[in-house]
Amino acid sequence: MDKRVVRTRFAPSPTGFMHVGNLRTALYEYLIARSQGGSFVLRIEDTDQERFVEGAVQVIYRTLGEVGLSHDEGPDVGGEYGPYVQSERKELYRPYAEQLVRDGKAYYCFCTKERLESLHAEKEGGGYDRHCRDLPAAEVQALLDAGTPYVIRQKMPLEGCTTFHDAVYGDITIENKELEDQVLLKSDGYPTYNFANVIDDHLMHITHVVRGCEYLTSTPKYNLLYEAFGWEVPTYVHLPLIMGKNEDGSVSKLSKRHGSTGFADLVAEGYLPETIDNYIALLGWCPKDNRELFTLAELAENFSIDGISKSPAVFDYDKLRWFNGEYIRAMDQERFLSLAMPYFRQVFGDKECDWQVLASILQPRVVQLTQIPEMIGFFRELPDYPAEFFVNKKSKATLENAGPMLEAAIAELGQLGEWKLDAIHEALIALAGRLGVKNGTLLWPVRIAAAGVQVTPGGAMEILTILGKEEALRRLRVGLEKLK
RNA sequence: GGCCCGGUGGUCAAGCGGUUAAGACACCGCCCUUUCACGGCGGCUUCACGAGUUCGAAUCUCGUCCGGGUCACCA
Repeated sequence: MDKRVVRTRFAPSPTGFMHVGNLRTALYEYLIARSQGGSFVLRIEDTDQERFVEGAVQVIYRTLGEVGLSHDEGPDVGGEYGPYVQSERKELYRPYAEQLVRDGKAYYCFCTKERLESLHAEKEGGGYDRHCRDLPAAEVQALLDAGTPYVIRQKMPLEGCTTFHDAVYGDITIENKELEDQVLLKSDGYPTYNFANVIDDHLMHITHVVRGCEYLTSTPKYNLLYEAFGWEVPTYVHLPLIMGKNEDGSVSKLSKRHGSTGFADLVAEGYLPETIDNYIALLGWCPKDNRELFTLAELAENFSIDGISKSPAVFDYDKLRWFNGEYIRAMDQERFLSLAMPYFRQVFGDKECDWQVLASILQPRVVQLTQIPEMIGFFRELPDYPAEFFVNKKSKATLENAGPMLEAAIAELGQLGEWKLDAIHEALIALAGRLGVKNGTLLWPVRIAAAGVQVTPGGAMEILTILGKEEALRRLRVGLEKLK
């Protein structure tokens, strides 16, 4: 049993884009730490100077904040094992690489980029040919003295196998001859991702290395590094990939061509952060009781590594939409109103109306906030519609009776003093009773005339309320005209 | 192509040698109803294939097939 305090880390590189796959990795790292009373560390991996993106680190902070993944240590909050930005740790890696060279487990490589490229061109997928692996010491020293640019490469065993254990995939064995003499330290002095990862994870006392399983085949290289330093190997937790469905029906690793795959994109499409948390938690993990609705705190209580699945999962927008609808319906109306208001304004402009009623008809129906303008467009302007809309079999509404119904409604509503939902409701129900028709027979034509579309969020009374007396009556008269 | 991983309905999935193989999304139908949505009820589709082990296999083993990942001075 592992008695160490659990420490996980999220180590994104600042690209300015938070892919849901990365976010899901962050979430699992957070959950593994939280579920075991451990710490969650944020480390920025910016060793690729060519890929530097302005403001990208802010995107990471903002996203983690929005989804509620609070970190215990990181560049912004500090911690015992800083700095937490790799570029600020640059000088720290070289001694480790040089130690490996001294121990005969790594070597200087002076091969030029051009030579490596031609190597690639020649033999398909061959990899580095270990040209500098056994350079005589004197020659190495001479090249070094001459200031020749170099990288430091890890010396892989030429034969045998390396086996490592993964918490979700079990034991995995890979033949050492498959392993390339990977670069540890680049010619610009920066460590490669793989190298910096091992050094930092060790220095930061990370106990669980959680990452997508695209790293599965490179894990032996990590292991060899830990062994070379005599360090304790962390628990590896490789996560099944998130897949996207292609046009032709096939699937592949979720990427931009599959639609919105960035956290920010999803939010812009009207998905709630808690929806995203909940949904991606279930992409590759399942609790014993198969529960589906979880707050972040509940996830932290229930998460366990043995519930992580081995097989890849297809990102399903339909299911995401369902979750979003659940969350929208579950929130209090006040919050819904504040989330919906910007969309209301797109349609209503500066006009006011009974926002409470509008919110009340939308909240049970909206699945994505972005649907709102389209759903309520008819409020802004009465669409032109054919008289046939007044016909509905189930409501017993016909071209013949719709006119009289509208006339009765106009008369009734016209003398209504207070234009409130309750009053309108009461008046129309009473009217239907007096007319001796079922509610639908009266309300169908009223709703059609008020909205000008056949399908509406909410019913006739709500729509009339929102329109306001003057506009409501005007629309009913327009409807009446169509029936003459 | 080499190596690695995976394969339960259209999708997410439970299952861990004996189950009528759960549940959710989607889809279809019915009910509720003031249209739609919500809700309720019902339906549709699944253990990739072939051997083997076993009294008994979705569960264990092997092979085949299919899918994916990976083979950078990127992370």
